[in-house]
Amino acid sequence: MTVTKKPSKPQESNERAELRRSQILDAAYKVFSEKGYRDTTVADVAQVLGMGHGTFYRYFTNKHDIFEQVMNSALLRVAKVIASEDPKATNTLAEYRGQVERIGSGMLDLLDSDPAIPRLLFYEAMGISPELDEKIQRVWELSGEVTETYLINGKSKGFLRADLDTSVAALAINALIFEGGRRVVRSADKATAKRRWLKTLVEMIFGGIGS
Amino acid sequence: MTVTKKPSKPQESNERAELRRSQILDAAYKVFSEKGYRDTTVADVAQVLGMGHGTFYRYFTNKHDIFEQVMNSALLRVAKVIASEDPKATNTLAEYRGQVERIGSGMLDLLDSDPAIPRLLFYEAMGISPELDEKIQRVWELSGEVTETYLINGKSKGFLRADLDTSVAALAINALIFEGGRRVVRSADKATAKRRWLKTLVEMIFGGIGS
Amino acid sequence: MTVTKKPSKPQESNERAELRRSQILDAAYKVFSEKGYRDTTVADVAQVLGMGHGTFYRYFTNKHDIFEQVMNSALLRVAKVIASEDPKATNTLAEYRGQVERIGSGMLDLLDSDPAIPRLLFYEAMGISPELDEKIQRVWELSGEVTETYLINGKSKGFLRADLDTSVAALAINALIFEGGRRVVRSADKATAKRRWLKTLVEMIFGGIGS
Amino acid sequence: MTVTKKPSKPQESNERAELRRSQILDAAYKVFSEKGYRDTTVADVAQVLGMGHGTFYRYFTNKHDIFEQVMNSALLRVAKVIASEDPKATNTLAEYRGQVERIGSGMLDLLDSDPAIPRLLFYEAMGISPELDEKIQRVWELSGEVTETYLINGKSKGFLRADLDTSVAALAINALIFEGGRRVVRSADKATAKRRWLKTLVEMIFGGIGS
DNA sequence: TATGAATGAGGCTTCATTCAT
DNA sequence: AATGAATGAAGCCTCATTCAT
Repeated sequence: MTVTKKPSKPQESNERAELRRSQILDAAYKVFSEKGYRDTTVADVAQVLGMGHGTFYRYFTNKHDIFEQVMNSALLRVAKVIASEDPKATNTLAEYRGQVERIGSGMLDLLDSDPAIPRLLFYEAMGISPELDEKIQRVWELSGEVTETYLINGKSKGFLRADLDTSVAALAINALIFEGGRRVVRSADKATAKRRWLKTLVEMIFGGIGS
Repeated sequence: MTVTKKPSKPQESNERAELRRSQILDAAYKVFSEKGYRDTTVADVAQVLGMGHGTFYRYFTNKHDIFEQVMNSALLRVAKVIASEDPKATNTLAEYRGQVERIGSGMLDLLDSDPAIPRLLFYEAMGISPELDEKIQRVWELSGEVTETYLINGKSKGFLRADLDTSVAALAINALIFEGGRRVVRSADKATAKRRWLKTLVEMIFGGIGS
Repeated sequence: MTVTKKPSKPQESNERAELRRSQILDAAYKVFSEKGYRDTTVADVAQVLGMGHGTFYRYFTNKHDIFEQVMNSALLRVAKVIASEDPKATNTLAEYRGQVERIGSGMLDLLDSDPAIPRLLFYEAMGISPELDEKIQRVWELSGEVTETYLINGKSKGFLRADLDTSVAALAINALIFEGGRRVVRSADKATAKRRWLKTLVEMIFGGIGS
Repeated sequence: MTVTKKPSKPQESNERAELRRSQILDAAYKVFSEKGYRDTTVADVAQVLGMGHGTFYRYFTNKHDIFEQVMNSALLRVAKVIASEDPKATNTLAEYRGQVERIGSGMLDLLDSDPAIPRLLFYEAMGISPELDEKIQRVWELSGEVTETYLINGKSKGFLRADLDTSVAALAINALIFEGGRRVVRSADKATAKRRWLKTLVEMIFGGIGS
């Protein structure tokens, strides 16, 4: 029996599959962000792509599997911004202030382009599964440690207060940046909101609110 | 032994009912905090009290009803701390610093005694129902406005920077306090964590991190 | 130990109990009529009397028990009307016509004072339990047989058609009377409706609609 | 053997779905008729078809939805019989008598093939939902009006009594026909029962029972 | 490889009945 | 005798997952 079936090119097939997989991931990211894990149905995600919902299971093991991958991609984006500067490159307060401005700006831009990240990373992910909880937790800790590297560098070079509680201050700074992100996301005039938050944030970190 | 008069039937009944109701509310608060709204089943709450799940419905209309009441009680506690000081009573930076210390301390204590509040109020409540969303939103706005009152008072009396962006700064301060609460809650040595966060928080707000 | 408890008078107690029982029966009759068997809850019936719903079970075995008794009382009232005349007392068509008018009038009055009877007896009762189904069925058959007695009497005395299918005609006559009842019940002006139905009904039975 | 071209996928799918839908509708019709709305569970209907109860919800929104459709189909069948003759086509009593015989015969056949219709339409449907109540009510009124059209025609042409109360008589005639249907349905020998009822019914309407 | 029909576990809610007070 | 708090069986509905086509 002669088979006239077009021979599959594995290369091409893999590319196609990878593309599809990526499309599903994007759609899931979107839907999870809007409705949360529990309220998102596999059919919801499939419908965004006009795809049969059975097809979903050809690319992902189950709902939890794709959520974990969605979380991974969100975490990666945050990590990239935080790691975008060299913690040891600064020698003066002004230089560090510049760094904070750039990191803050980058983070605000990220959260603006991905308004779902706060919800997704801060709370949505928690309680889905112990593994996921722990992973998120680890990223936040890491994130704090990276910021702390900047502060330790500043302390050692003398342009930050010698009695600065670097680990706590690092978390506080991160919190300010994330809160800024959350607020900018929800604001009507995002450009203005971003400018105001960045200014206030930097002023507070570097000079406090006193006159 | 002092004999207290046996209370009359209906009185006693009401007290019993109120007690039961309160027990269910507490149990629900606990379970909602740990598992979130969607993951919490009415049976879960009932099981905590070792009671049949049908009993639940003698005290609350439905799952949404009790969640709303749980939220109300959480919101009330937060509001009490925020409103515990007089925004116009301060005339110097030092006095205001004292106020922030007391409010921060009160909030940290509250979040310590009620570790669930951040999760409950920040994200868990959202998306359950439009009414609830709006209520939470209103409380956050109000909360920001109260803090802003302190800042406006400081500006008008000259002990805060004239160019301070009061509305943004108010939200930033609130965010710092809440982040402190979240972190203190999770720390092993809460007393130390509280002291460190309070110090860092006040230093940052009033002096920045520079040397 | 001297017991000062008032000695119960069994007589009086029984009377009280019987009164209560009768009150519950009336309330149940009302509620069953309005909402049907499935939609009526024991608590509904108790509430009508401002009585604790647990008390219900002191007077009736269960919900089915009281429904059966409600049905019995309804059936009894119908039977009384049907049996209110003497089937053999008539010797002329005119006399029988008078009987039908009186029975019809009595039934219309009954259904007017008890608008629930049609619903209760015709359909509500069916499907609750096989025993009940059968009982209702038996009553309808009996009811037809009683009416048939009148017709047989008429046939034997020659004032009704010799070829009259008495058993079918009896059921048809009963159906007309009941339909009249149902319609009178729902009409706005019951007196007029009763008069019109009675007239039409008798005319049809005794003369047809032709000119 | 004639080979029929294999239908295209979506076509076939639609047919299959429509078939399934229709099967469920039939099963529901049957179960609703036997047990009534409240006593019928979705699982009951599913079990008749040996299918999982979840499958039901792929074809109908909910239990009320399918009941409404069941009612619609029943109402449609009744309406067809009633509208099967031309009310104005008759000029003599004999002709009208022929019409009544045909309509009565058609209705008896319908109720024989669909023994559930009386229960379904007269009582079962009422009290489920206000919309349904109103729909049923409207059909009965309409049904009476159609029958009345025949009577008015007869009066105007002089072959029916001038003092005939057409609206009441119309309802009475309908009631007779329906009662006949109910009885024929339950009889052992349906052919005979049908003949006897039809004869008695027509005799009564057109001549009364007198000799 | 893609599809979507089918499934049933699981969650919410009601209510008849029991029983301690 | 009266009460009503407590219970859990049972019904409606959703949706993650499977599988035949």
